[in-house]
Amino acid sequence: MTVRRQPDATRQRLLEAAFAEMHRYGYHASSLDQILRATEVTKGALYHHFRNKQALGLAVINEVVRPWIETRWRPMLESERPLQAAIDHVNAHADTVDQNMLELGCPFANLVQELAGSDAVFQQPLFDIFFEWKRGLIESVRKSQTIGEGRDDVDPEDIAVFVISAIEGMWAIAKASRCHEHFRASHRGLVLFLESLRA
Amino acid sequence: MTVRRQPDATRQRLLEAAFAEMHRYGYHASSLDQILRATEVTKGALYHHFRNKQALGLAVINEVVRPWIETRWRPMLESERPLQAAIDHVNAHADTVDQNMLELGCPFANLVQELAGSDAVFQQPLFDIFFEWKRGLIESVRKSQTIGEGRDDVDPEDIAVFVISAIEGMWAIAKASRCHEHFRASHRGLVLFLESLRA
DNA sequence: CAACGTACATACTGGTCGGTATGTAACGCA
DNA sequence: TGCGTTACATACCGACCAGTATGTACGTTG
Repeated sequence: MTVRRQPDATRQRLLEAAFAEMHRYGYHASSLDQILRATEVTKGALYHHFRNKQALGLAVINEVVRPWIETRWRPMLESERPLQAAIDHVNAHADTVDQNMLELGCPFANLVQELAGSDAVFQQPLFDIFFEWKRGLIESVRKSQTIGEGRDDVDPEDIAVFVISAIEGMWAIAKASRCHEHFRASHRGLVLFLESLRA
Repeated sequence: MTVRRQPDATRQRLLEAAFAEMHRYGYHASSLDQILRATEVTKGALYHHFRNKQALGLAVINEVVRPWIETRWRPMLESERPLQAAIDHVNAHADTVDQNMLELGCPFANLVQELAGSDAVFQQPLFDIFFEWKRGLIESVRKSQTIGEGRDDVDPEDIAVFVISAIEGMWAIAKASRCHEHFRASHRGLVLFLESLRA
């Protein structure tokens, strides 16, 4: 029995399995035993890497969910014409999401719904993710206004917050209807809104 | 001990307590024992009125959540000028929601996030609520187009689905940030969108 | 090669969960 | 006034939960 010990890999496997479990069932309904079964890791190993279930949940939020969200708005901010980039991105986005993802919903939105209202420990990291996202969008809107791409009679913060609302809502509606067409319909609605922001 | 038996009142108390519990903690995290403690009803009484936890959850969805949602879109449909009614309603809406409600989030959205993806039994009733809502909004948009109030170069279904998305998203964002100002900001964004629909 | 900390593994605990079996008192109806 | 059904009440169950106590083997370091 020369089984290698790979602490980093073990931790990563736990993180990914925990993310999958939390994405599907939510935080509270996720079972550590089930995660251990899925990863073929033992309870001793899990509690070696994470102090408790809460710590595991926090690690999932900070190390998996946060980067996942950031990759979605970062490209827009870095574009030369943010508004056009946003429209293009939204136009393309609906088709990059598969049925499975659609039924599970947005990982961030799921966790917010479940945890932001009740569990104090999770509020801050979830709020941080939202706040970074908002900041990225505000900057994007400002930039598009500065270069004369977007109309400047609107408040960038209102736009940013509303766009995030719409995106999170799109996920929710897709989940409720389990139907890609509704997902696409709301994407078209969002594009309609973004078009109305052109200068 | 001449304790009266009031089956309807008991059932109603259980329903309302279950709704409150599910609104705050979600379905899975709701504890029947906690509901019994809150209502001072015994387990025998609960299981007399409801076959199991699932049946209680379904009753909450159909008899509490569904009417709650319907009261929100019904007035719009019945208005003479639906688009203007919608704008007025959204303008006023943000201030009619108190801090507590804001932190708990939209009961419908919460349940969708938790149950629509995983639990087959809850999918249909939740979808029905969404579908009725959508139908109400589509009719409203069509009406506003017919009377020349709204532009008619947009698809009523796209608008309806997007508006629902935006509303559900607004709740989610308010919950994430626990901040009324974000709630109001996204309301202003939604009004901006609705204004762009004027003929 | 010895020793020590890291990285696991196993077995178990107390508590809570939804659900059930069984009993009983209030009520409508004869 | 008796009888059956409705509306509860109480006690208990097995399953599962997060968490812990304890043990052990790997692997780096001196």
